[in-house]
Amino acid sequence: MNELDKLRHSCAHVLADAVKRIWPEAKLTIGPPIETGFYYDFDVDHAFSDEDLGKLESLMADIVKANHPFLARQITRQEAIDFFKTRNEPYKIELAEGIPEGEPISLHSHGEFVDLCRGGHCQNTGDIKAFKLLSVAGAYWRGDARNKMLQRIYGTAFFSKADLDDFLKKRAEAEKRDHRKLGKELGLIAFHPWAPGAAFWLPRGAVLYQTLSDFMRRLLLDEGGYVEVRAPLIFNQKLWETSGHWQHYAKDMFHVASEDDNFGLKPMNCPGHYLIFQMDLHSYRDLPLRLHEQSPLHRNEVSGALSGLTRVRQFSQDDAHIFLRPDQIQQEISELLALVARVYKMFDLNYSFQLSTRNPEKFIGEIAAWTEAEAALESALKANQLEYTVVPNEAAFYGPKIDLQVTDALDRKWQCATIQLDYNAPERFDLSYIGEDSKRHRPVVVHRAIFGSFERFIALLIEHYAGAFPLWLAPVQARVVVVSEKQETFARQVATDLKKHGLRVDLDLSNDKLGAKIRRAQLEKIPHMLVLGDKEVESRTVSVRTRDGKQRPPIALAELGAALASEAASPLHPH
RNA sequence: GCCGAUGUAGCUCAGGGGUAGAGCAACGGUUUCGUAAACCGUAGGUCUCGGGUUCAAUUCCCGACAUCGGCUCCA
Repeated sequence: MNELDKLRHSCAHVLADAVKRIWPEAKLTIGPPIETGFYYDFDVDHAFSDEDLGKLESLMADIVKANHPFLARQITRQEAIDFFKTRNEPYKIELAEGIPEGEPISLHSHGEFVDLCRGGHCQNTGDIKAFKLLSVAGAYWRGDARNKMLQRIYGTAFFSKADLDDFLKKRAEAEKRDHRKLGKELGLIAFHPWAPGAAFWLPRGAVLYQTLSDFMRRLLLDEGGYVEVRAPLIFNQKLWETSGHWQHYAKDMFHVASEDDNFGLKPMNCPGHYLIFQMDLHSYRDLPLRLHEQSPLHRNEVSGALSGLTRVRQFSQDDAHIFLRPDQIQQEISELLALVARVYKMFDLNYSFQLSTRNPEKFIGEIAAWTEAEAALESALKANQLEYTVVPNEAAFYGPKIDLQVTDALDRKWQCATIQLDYNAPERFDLSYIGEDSKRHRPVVVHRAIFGSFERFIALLIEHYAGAFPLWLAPVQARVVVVSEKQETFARQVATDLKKHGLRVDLDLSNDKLGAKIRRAQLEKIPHMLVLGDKEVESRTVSVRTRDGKQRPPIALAELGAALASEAASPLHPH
């Protein structure tokens, strides 16, 4: 345990102490440090409120001020069990009973408060200089939904007030960038109680969606060797039985009845693509076959899990399934990784790769094939000189995978791109190609997505750019702003001209002063404000003010369209 | 799904057992203005929905739905 974790864990003890002073009947459970601070779980009938957090904080401050030393005492398991029996702490007894005979058991105390724990504390409660309680939440005992729901108090602690303030400031900043808040303010997305977990893409949000969709389509179809398909959205139960979804995933699917048959709304594209592959005979010469599809998918996520655009019931992926020969794996993965890295660089995103390898407890197929596949994935990572970490045992049961994780400006991690090898599906669907020997062979399937779901990726972009999208993505790229009504005719000409250049332009002809119009455009985070006054009308020029507050020298209308169109070009085909 | 919180005008929010209030936005008018907020006026609400208690409920209680913070889940 590092020093910060010790501090935070100590702070959790102080919190537990404070809780026990106010609610002596509260039962103690566990209170570990976590990445952002610590928590402590209690079993108590009283429901903690935000006011309680304030009371607890001031009580904690007293305990800190008293500067009790943290003391450790080694005892036997039986002594621990007896001790917590006298204290009526059933969870602690259960924990003590779970510790194997002979292992060291220690009690840690400060002042009157005693807790069973492995240890890792600072010297005195007075060392806790800066702490704050953050929130209350429910949590199952031992993280198991079959167990009792406890009450968890989250908090954080730092070595200095400055560190704490910095943390709180970052949190406030994250709140300001929250895609749900910005999505509403900027008119990008909306939700309705009659479609929980499914976003409405409002006109400006739909531009984002469509622009990214087109971007990916051009990248894959024009350069990547993919073909696009559109499989049905609703399939007979028989397909889901074949794919295995019916057995493992039925409760997470939406079901549709028709006449006497059961249908399911597809939660993923793969089975449809397997059927497409089956429809034709495939030569080894025609592989890899790359099928791309952006159809909407539906997953019946439990209501409590839904959240903005990051956890939805309806979404689309930049999905593809690649059918290839085993000897093509390394080459294909290598090209795919290059593509992924190229895309993420275009969005200035920080990312890292993770290679998840076989879980010996949970896998199908031959160990030799797994070993070979894992080696192929790893050498593809190396060939692209990509930084990666190996995560043992985290592979899906059907094959190893590479995931890409984005770290945003606020140190939060987002799982995005994924590349998964699949040896199971070709078996289940009896997929085959005709080899050089004119016999049937099993292909390998690669599931891969680059953005992942458009919904989640757009949420990430909204927060990454804080709503100030780069020009090529901006829903409104330029707004024509007039100084007074007198410039209206010219303003319309400017807008029409720019639209001819494929730019997304709108006009502000409102009866406001220039400053107010600039302010409005600024709040809408529109990249370019095209200011027109008498001077501009006179000389047929446009004064451009950019979102960062800079003013460019006036440019002739005749040149403006081409100049802006070039600036607004997709990073795929920069001018 | 589970625990807790929240739901008041288009938005952000205040209020509170005697049928509601601000700012912004909208609308009308005045103003025609040079780079982040001109001025005056008007209109706008079944206080999420359904029950209950009460002489009276938007307010208290119960339930539903949605959202938020977590937990579980994410083959």
